[in-house]
Amino acid sequence: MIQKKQKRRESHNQVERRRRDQINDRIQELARLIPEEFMNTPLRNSNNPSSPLSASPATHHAPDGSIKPNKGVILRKSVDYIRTLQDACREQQRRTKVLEEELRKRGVDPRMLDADELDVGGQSIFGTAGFGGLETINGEGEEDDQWLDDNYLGDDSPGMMMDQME
Amino acid sequence: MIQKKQKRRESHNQVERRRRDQINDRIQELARLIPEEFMNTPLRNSNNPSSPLSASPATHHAPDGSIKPNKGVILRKSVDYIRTLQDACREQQRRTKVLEEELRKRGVDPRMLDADELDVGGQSIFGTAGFGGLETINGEGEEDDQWLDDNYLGDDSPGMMMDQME
DNA sequence: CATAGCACATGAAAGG
DNA sequence: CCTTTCATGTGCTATG
Repeated sequence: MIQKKQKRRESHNQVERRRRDQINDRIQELARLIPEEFMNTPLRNSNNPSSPLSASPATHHAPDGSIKPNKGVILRKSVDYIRTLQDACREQQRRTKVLEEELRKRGVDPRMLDADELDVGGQSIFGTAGFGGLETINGEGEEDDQWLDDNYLGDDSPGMMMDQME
Repeated sequence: MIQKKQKRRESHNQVERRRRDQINDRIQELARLIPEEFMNTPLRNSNNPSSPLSASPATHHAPDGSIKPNKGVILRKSVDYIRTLQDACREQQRRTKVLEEELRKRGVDPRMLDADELDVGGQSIFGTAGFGGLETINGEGEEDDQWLDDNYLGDDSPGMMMDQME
């Protein structure tokens, strides 16, 4: 029965389609997540010196009038945005430490001014320590120091170069 | 001349391939950007109650032994990660304000403790105000207040629903 | 064997 | 016209 084969094909096609839709939906979601100011900004070009792609090579626009960035742009922007957020968090955190230290110098325990709540998604995301509150100072309190680097901020260190093979 | 058509096809194929590679490279970059702890974490499932996709339906592994998340996962994680970073930044920023206020109450001008530098990518990303340093306190200093919400954190507000049509 | 993920080639649509 | 982006279908490969 060659009809069996046919069915299989259709099934597969369907599955494929769903997979694609999933992916596309996520990309679209990323686009929604990125602030417009960021989207329409030349892009900070972190480590790639050869980027002829500056601002809007893809100034496409949707029927409703809004601009419609293509997948490549969305992805590029996503990468950039994450880097920016990571840097921002790092910096903010650094500054927080400075301020806390200053307060401590003046006899104030910064823990009194802890976050009420954040609801970063239920419990803490990384085990239990370290983030949403900063309130759970770990036992001896030594390395809550760089929760960001340890928990959120990926290592930009050289090393693995994952290729798209499998 | 049907040969013309042939050439066109090949050219087209080439172009397509480059496009795909670009996209895939970016996805891979996103993967690299996301901390492992985050990658191997069930995912916080922000607004989607019907997610049968929990942890690792895609426990694929690369030749070198490391786990190799598929595109869907990477993208999902990226979305989640951005949300988390945004929340973290917001929260950090809130706390910073509290600390600054506390210091101010004690007669310390927090501007003295400003960031040295951040190099968030050359100049500031959004015009000139507001971020990388926080150092350029705007004239009267009034609304550097929520740089995050205004500059980085996308509005989750209802409204535009971009479809993948063009 | 069934399922899932991926790369590729191809035709269609949009825009210069 | 030529270029770019996109969705689709299809076969290959790995994993259960």
